[in-house]
Amino acid sequence: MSSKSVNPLELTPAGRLGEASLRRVLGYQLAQARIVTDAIFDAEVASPLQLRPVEYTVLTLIAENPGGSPARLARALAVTAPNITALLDRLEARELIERKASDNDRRSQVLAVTRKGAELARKATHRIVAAEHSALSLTPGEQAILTELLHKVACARDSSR
Amino acid sequence: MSSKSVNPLELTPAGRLGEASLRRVLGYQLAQARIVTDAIFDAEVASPLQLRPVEYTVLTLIAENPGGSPARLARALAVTAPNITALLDRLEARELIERKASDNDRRSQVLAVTRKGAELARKATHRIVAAEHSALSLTPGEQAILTELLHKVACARDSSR
DNA sequence: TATTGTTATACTCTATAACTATA
DNA sequence: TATAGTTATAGAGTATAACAATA
Repeated sequence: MSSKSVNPLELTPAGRLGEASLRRVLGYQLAQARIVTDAIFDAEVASPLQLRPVEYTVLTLIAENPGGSPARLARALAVTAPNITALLDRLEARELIERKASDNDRRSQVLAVTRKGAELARKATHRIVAAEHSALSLTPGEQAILTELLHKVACARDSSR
Repeated sequence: MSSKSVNPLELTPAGRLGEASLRRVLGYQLAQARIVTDAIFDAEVASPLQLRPVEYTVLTLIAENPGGSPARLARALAVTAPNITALLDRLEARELIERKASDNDRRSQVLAVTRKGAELARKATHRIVAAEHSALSLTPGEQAILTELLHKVACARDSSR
């Protein structure tokens, strides 16, 4: 209907709206990309495995870092401590993780996944990776570059502290 | 303290946790990157200009697409219609946008920014782009590649509908 | 029947404040 | 004093359901 000719590279993926200035805003680009990955996560993990995004991330980080503490998780994810507590409560109630008292520091907790938790994390990762691969149609090279650039962005957090 | 040698490329930017399997999950990489862009947005726009992320995006999309409707905004942002209504209420109350009845379709509304709204959107974009540029230290080439790859990811939304 | 926009409502996510125990 | 973890609470973000007006 619109008679105005617009560069098709500057339209929103849905709704066909011009977004020229927003294309220069990385935060916006990330939000648009996450619409897609959120949908994938929801279809592949959230509903079938009953794991929410943060729960999946926390479970996987614990699986890869046995002996870690809630405080370190909070820093890694930029989430406040009270949220971590509630999150761990849920995972522990489902017997996906275990909290032990630390030997060195009696304030601190030592986290580990149960066998059930490790299995669930592995299954979830497998499903997400497979689904992202088939839905996104990025070449392995593009995937690698994207991961590297996003990590570089994420690391800007260090210098601003 | 840790005696185990870990590939430093596979650690979370903060908290120093191993994240090898999560590195393969694009949704996680996006979330980590957004911690940084969210902080930039908060410092540069949210507090000083009193504009929340979605408000900024909506305002800018309206500025670039005069004559658009709330329904198209909802599709572009994957946000439900009731949220768009509340969002537009706030922006209209601050006299940043105007809602007019459509001539063709009397159910529909025609959106446009006010002069004040256009100015605010321009100022916000300028501040974000400048801050992202200085904080992220990506080369122009990296910026371009990142934008292109994220857009490609965002466009996967089309094919899954 | 389907779509546009609205109201009312509820749920999730995440934050702050205040507290206890330990370092 | 500072840190680890908890509890209670509040706010922002976004969803569904039900509705009115129009196509």
